[in-house]
Amino acid sequence: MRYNDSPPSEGPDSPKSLIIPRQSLTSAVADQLRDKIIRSEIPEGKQLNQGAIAAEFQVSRIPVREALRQLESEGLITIIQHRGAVVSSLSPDDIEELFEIRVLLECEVLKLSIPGLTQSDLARAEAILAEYEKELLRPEHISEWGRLNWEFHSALYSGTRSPHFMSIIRNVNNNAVRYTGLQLYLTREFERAKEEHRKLLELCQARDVIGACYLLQQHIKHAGQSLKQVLREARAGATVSQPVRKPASQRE
Amino acid sequence: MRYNDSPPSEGPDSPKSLIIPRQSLTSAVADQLRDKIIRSEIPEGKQLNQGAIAAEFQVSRIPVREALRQLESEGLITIIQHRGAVVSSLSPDDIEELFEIRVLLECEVLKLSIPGLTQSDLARAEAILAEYEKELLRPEHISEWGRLNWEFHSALYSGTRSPHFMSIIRNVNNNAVRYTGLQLYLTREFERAKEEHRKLLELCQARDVIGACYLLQQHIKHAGQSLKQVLREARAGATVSQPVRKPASQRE
DNA sequence: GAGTCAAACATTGTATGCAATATGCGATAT
DNA sequence: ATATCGCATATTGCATACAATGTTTGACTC
Repeated sequence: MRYNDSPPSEGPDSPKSLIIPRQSLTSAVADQLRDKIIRSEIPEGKQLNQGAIAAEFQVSRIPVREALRQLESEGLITIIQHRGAVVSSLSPDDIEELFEIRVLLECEVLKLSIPGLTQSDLARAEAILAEYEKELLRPEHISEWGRLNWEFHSALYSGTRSPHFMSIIRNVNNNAVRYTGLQLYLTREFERAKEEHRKLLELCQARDVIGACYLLQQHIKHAGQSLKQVLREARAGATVSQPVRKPASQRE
Repeated sequence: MRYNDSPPSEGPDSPKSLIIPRQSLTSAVADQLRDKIIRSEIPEGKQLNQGAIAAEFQVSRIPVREALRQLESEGLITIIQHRGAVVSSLSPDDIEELFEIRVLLECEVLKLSIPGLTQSDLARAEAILAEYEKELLRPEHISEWGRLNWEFHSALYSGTRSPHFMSIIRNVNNNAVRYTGLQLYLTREFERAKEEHRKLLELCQARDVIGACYLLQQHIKHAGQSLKQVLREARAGATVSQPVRKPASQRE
């Protein structure tokens, strides 16, 4: 099979140049995999087989390999010579560090952002928050919690034009979101999360930079500490994650 | 030719397992290219031809392409579909933003690091500083200035074990070092740079966290501001960079 | 001479094939 | 039974080949 042999169905006189896929297979594969990892559809520790991924997306292994390199740079997976790639799993210490970085970066960006937030930015944040609160009622949608949490936070940062800042923050969050949903799931602190987010939004609407930054700091710090604690317990209990060692025959 | 057909010459009874190259071609190529970009051996804006790079390193284009993806994730190059990769060039605004990020991250890490700095860490920092001061006398070694500056800074951060923090800081610096040498070169602020570094080292030796962090903040801020200014002038003057448009025949 | 078009050329994107390495498993020895 | 060796298998690493796209050049028109 040659690529591009089934372009998205296209009428005889539709403007061809606008429809042809503008994304390389590499980018498409990277985006798909990243999304799956972030949503925990592919769990931490999971081995990523190039051939299997290639087959799944109906491409050769070349774009898959390039995508894996990219994800490795982003910290989402680890590649070992001749052994393949594994979805990174973060230790409690890693979590703590990532959340400290979040505090530092996101408080600064929020400070820069608030004066520049438009009404439409705030409205969007509110809409996301509403959806977030709705989804919190559905434990089966846990994989959405992390994403919506990030969407809300990043909406509050849209008042600034700091592409490098945002790029770093996005990447740190990509490495952390898998765990934010987990934290809520394990601690059941739904009310606290909702309240903090609501209050944060209100402070932004009131353009209270000091107050908003302080709350954001507390909010992220608490999530980090709580998550660290919960993770330690969960892994010590060895309830779900970290089965000591599966016999080879049962490994995926 | 098959790869690995000329392993580094190896005596009959040398410990083989320690000598066999443990790095993939992709990583090797990425490291080489990154180094060349950081040292401005490959200048900003330069087009990177996959075939030429492959030929230079005597490998196929596959590992080159994977290396380029990685460098793109790191922000050092930009890849455009079907047009290839170009070494990123930073606008004055980009520079300003990167240096603000540096202030934020590096001051925090320095704070965490100082209590943990060992005598050997400090000695190493001092040695690097000595070399740095020596190299400053040789304008033909300008490409080393940025590297030594970073080596010095990072030596002061070795008291902390924050891998994620350091990884981000290293990456931000990788994107900025090309310009720090330039700043010195254009402003001739050699004495100021030397003095600030000396003083910074002394404050670290004295474990003066507050003082050191404050100086570091001023130090990075000044470099950023000065660089932004100098870059604006240089590019407005169009003396060296930004030739409006080379005729096709002269492009490399 | 300036502009347009198409064909030659250059470069990038992807698939396929083979080499290198790692893993699993059974046979043999202890 | 346990450990070790060696072969079969699976998987990764890389090179080569070809397809798709972008760029240049030069003939042709006006």
